Amino acid sequence: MDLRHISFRLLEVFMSVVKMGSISETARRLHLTQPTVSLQIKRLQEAVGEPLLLIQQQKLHVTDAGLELFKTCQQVFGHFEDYQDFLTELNGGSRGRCKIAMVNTAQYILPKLLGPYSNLHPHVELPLEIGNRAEVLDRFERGEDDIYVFSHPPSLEHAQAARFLHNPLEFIVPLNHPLAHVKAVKLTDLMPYRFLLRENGSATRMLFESELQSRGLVLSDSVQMASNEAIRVAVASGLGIAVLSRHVLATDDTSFKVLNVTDAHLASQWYFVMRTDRHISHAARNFLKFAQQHVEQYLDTQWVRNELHKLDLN
Amino acid sequence: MDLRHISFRLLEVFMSVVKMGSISETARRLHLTQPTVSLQIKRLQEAVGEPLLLIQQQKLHVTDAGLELFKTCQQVFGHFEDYQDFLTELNGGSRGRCKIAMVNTAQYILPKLLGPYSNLHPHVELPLEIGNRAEVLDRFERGEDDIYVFSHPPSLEHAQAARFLHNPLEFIVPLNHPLAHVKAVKLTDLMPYRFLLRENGSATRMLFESELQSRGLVLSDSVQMASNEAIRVAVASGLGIAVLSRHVLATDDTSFKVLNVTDAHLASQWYFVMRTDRHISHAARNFLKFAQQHVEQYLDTQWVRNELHKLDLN
DNA sequence: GTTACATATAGATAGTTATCTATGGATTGT
DNA sequence: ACAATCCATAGATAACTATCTATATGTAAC
Repeated sequence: MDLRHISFRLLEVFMSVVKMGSISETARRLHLTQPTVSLQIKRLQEAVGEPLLLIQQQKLHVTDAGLELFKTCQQVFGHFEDYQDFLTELNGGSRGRCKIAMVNTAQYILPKLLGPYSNLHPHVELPLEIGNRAEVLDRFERGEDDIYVFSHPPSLEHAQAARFLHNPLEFIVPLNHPLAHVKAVKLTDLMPYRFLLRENGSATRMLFESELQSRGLVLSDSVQMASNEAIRVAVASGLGIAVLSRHVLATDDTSFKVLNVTDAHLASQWYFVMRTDRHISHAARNFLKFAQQHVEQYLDTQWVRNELHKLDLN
Repeated sequence: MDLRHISFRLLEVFMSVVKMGSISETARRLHLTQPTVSLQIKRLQEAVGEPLLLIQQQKLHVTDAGLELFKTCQQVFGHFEDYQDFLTELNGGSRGRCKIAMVNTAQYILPKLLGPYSNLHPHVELPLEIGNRAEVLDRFERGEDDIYVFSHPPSLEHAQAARFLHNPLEFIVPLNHPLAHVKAVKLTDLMPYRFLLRENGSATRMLFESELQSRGLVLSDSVQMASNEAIRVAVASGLGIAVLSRHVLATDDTSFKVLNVTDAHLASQWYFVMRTDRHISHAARNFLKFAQQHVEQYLDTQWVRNELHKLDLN
């Protein structure tokens, strides 16, 4: 491998190609022409002395050497980003960036931590990615962000995770629902009604369905909806009933009724997850330290499960 | 900081200057002239947008920004050294992947080579694909694997092949079969009986049928079965007779009888095949070199036909 | 078989970089 | 003050790089 013939630009282009999985697509994104990108890759391969990408059936396939180089690049650019942060800090003001990817439901609680943190460090950029579990998992696999928020952490082979919040699920029904004024109901009582559910793979739905299955219950009718808001509004307007994270429900929202289901106490946990094989920005570590010290202060103490000390933040 | 105007060479020179504490000294060490080094440093400082070195009283003083950059460089070069190590292992064939696709029958003999090889190189991944001839041929056409094992190699326009093992076929009958205790039989004697055959396109069946056709013989009855095991078991339980690769038969298996057919010595050869128009992993080349040197050692010498030297493995 | 899309190759050009030689201006020690 | 060092600047050049346009080639899909 001849480093002298490798420029950062070359690596940047290479990384983009790996991420996009396409030379043409990369060309478009970087405002280059396709031959330019092809040539860059070719040159990089020559400099490395090893094939990095194979083209088969019009699909790019990243070789082992290519994948390893990609990881190396992530680390290297990470270090330069840190250095950049150092420089801006040197010029006054703590800065940096902390990229967080979270699953949909987390967007209701994470801001309670992000807000105070952002006030404390106004120059830290906090780009947030919000997606369903599959999307976030995908980003996690590629190591695109500094921190991930999951309720069911993925394989921890190259990552560490720590719990910080209990996530109880509640059953809600329209105000005029037959069960709305029943003091105590059982899970089976709910089965005859139409359930509004998130898409398959959402953590809430997974949890609910595994509970049903383990108890041999089957829903008589269910409708899939794309977001928690949609479900909340739909329940309020009488379209059906639903199970939602308590954190999604404003405590003073009276447009629906929360049931007291005595024989089902569903709950998951929120985890902060960070990769151990990727460079984590200084700002991100800093945010996690902040979280470790202040979760009790900014989140409802009743639900806090602060295990963030488990994370190695150095 | 503008990474695009920073090259690894620039950083290398910078690191040397910091280590030496002198521009002139660095110039001498790197076989450059002093102005060259001065200029490099100047350029780097411009790209970083921050002074890195101060000259005071004829002494170089490294600024904070400079020191931090130095640390960053150490990390970055460290990552590339790691990557270099990875590449070295990859090239030495002691790491990497060797994808092999083989036809069904080969699964009885190839492991005898793969086992010892895998012990020798535990970091090499060995994903195996086992399928019938059509499936393996399909993979071959698409170039999905590094090595293919065939008994009748396909068109060699974009591939090279070399024999390594003789594959004799045997006729087997149930223990209670009329022919079971006949000392010597002829092929025509077998025609009245029901034959259990692999699916159309299997190498064994192809070989057998072409032999029949060339001698104008026709089977009176045949049944198609999906696997060699199924056929073996079916023969043992008296369902019919069959022709199978000797390598499929355990020598100590007494649940059937092997016939002595005096006028038919059917045999095919096992070939390693590799495409010439596709990148073949170092690990794969390495495996073939290993095979070339050790087939006699790990396979029954009686059947070895080692022509692997024909392969161009560089 | 035609169209659409992806990648590869060739040839051209403007711009950048690495490097040199020659020279000038500091600082230090004698 | 002078020599010895050290670093900075200027000017020159060959080599290399990034990028383009135009075109060819190879799959996939209709």
